Order: sequence, then structure tokens, then C-alpha cells
Amino acid sequence: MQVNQLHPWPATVAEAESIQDRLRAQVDLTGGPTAFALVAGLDVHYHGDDELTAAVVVLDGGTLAPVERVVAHGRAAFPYVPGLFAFRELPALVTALERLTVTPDLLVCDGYGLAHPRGFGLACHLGVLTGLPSVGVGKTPFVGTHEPPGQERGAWTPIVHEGATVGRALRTQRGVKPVYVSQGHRISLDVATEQVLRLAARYRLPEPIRHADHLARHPT
DNA sequence: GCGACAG
DNA sequence: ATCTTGTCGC
Repeated sequence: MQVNQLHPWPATVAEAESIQDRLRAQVDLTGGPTAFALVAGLDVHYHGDDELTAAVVVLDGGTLAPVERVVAHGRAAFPYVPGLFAFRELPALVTALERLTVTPDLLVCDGYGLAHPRGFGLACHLGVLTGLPSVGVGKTPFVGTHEPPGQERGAWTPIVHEGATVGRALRTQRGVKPVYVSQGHRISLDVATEQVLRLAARYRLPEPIRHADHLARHPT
């Protein structure tokens, strides 16, 4: 698939932050499709110093059967700074997406979207670059506060940051730690939550991310 | 001001 | 993210 060119690469924290502030204006949070024929999971595995492998696995949105798998090897493109995490993985993830022969209808990203210090996490960034609907799924809390959701599958509570709801803590399986869902691009919070719950059919994390995680760790 | 902080 | 054993539960 085609992905828009990454803007001049930031050399400093201030430059990276200003790119986020500029691209944030392009995020569409008003909604979009509510059904997705092809769903992609994205993840990155780190080895050694700055080496990494990005993996994308596209699943049939109905059966959740894998349709295509691609990887891209590279190096971390930025130091790790909370809030600028996306700049580490973006080049390798974009390379992997460009190697897909099919175009997904939804990107399920490992990390946050709107629930971010400047409202522009990895999921938003990938959504804007591709133009595709995207959702962020975090494994640990980041910004904002929330009450613990009920123990049953599907229970959720809002994540509130600076007076606004920016995501949801969602219990995807009974008795597991919640995952943190936030909008990336072209998706409502309701649809994002519904999709993450549906995709996390058997385990805590959504199937697309589990497949991508496995592929990034065991490339073939 | 200080600490904490997605992966 | 990664470095790592044992242990509990399905």
C-alpha cells in the first residue's frame, strides 16, 4: 500500500514536538467506517542497541484468519522519550506497510493515540500518514486517570486527561489487567472500543497485535 | 520544583 | 523494549 512521506525528520525533542502539534490538526475524530473487512496489527521488536524489526499482520476482519504478513528491519530512529515514542518506530513501520500487497481497513497499533500528552500518539500518527482508520491499544497506563473497570469482559471506564475523555480502560477478558484504548484517526471511541473487544476474542490483547508481536519476534 | 512517563 | 525463575491456573 501507499503511505505518505514522513516529514523532515526531527533532530531534537522540540522539532519532534512541533511536528506532532502540526499533524494533530489533520486527525479526524468524528468517526468513519464501523465495519472493517481487513484489520492490520502492528508491532516492533527490539534487539541489541538500536536494532529493531517491525511487523504487520493483516487479518480477515470476520474470521480473524491471517491474510498477509510483512516485516521490515531497521534501527530506532529517535531516542526514547515518553510522548515521542512514535519517532523510534515510524520509519520501520511505514516500510513494512508499504510492503503490503493489500490495503487494510483498520490499523490496530501497539501504543496510544489521542490519550497522549499532545493528543497525538503513534496511532494518530500512523492514521494521518496512511489516511486509514486507526486505534491505539496500550498495555500500561500513560496519561490521564481512570477508575478500575469491572472484572467482567467488556467492562470499561473512561480515561480522563485535562478534563476530557481521551480513551477507555477496557477489560478484554475476565480477571486480566485492562488494556487502554484510544482513538487514532477516523474512528469514534465507541467503535474503537467495540473493535478492540471483538478482536480480543480469546486473550487480553487483540489478535492482530498478538500476530504482529509473534512475527516481529520470530521473523521468517 | 520534583518525579513519573506508551514501547 | 530488554535482562530473567518459578509458579499458579486452565
